[in-house]
Amino acid sequence: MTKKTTAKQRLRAPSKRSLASRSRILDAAETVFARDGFEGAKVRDIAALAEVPLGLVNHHGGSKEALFREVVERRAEELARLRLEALAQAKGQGALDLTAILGCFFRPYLAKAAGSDPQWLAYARLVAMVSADPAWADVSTDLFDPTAQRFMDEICALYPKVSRAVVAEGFVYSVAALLAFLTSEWRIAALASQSDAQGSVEGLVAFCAAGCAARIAQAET
Amino acid sequence: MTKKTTAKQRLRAPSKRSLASRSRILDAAETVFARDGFEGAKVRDIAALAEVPLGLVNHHGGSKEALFREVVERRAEELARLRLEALAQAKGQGALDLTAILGCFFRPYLAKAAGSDPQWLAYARLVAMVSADPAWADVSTDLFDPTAQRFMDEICALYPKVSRAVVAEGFVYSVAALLAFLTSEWRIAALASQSDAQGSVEGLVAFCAAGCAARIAQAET
DNA sequence: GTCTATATGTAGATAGAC
DNA sequence: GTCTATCTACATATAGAC
Repeated sequence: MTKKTTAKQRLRAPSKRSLASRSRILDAAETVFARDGFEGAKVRDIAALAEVPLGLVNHHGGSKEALFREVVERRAEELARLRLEALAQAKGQGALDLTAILGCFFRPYLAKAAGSDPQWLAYARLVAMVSADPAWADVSTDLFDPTAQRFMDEICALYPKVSRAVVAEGFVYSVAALLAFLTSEWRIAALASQSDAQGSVEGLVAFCAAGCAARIAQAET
Repeated sequence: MTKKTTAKQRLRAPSKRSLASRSRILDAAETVFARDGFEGAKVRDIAALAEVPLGLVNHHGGSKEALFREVVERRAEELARLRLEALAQAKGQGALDLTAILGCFFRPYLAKAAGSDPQWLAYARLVAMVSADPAWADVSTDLFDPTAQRFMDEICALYPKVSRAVVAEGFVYSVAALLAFLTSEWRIAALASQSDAQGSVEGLVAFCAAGCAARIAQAET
């Protein structure tokens, strides 16, 4: 041995081909997990979609659960950063009201989902799964709660007299509406009896801001 | 043969023991499906919880999918009836506003979930699963949409100038909040940093009514 | 109706050649 | 890193005795 290495240190950088495989596996996993759920997804389907042999999925992603966590983590950091940047920028331009705060939370996600990368829409379903299932509570705690707490701080500062529980209630309802917006277009269209029905960002923000305001006003009396 | 029978007619009434087994199987299926999801649930776990042999589950419930549908259907009819009754009764007492309409939709469910039968809480998770997953769209269409349409009719009558799509949007967000209320108490508590945090029915209704009103007002301008 | 034993398929994971 | 072949486990569903 010419060189000492610690256990976890990589001996050399991954090759270009390796990185491409890895990226394709993560993209495929995201799509399949979003479509079929964690239990319903099959590692074989992920391998087929990524066009890599079955063995490579485990080689790169580890166990199915580790792969799922990796997929969720991948975009969570970028999302949190975009949200906090939007908040910081809005604060620099003057005092914030409820609509502005929720807008900073919603818009970065919606911009990504509506933008060029269609994988962000699949990701919305993953977030909905994680948020709804107590089995993934640790993922929520690690990846999503810190940002949520930061936004709730802003709302609490606006309404110093209401308890944090009331703000949390409104915030959870708002996130539920956001996820419904992203994942339930088919349902809105079915109920509206027309195929072109689609919610608007402004409509979503209006709904949530007014809802939160009403819930807070109720608590203040 | 002393008597002609059609193919689907039962030759004799099920025994008491059979009915008890069947009921225990449906209850157990409801609990396990709610806890683990459709794919994650194992027929073996359902049999174990119901304390019946594995074979009986298929005997009574048919395939796993048929069992799931049966479990969802079981309470859907009662729920729809309670909701429509509440609406009819409220209409008898004078003109309805948005808060009253949503109240008639929410309260029957919440009363059941908060009442004596703890299975209704598990059922809420099933409804959330069905509502969120396009794979179960036919179940939504058959069991839930007719009632939803009826309530949307009332809202549309209140605001004749707004499109049905806008009402559908607000309604879907409201149902998302209702399901969050029923299934995400753990999440609200986590964000509020206190264990006793729990939403109130009045808070939920206030949130949704104000949200819908704001969304509709936005569309009217 | 009830229960045991089993048929059949398929899942996740890995060993080992290249 | 890549890929094939396979191991092991466990899933659903059913056949058939009682």
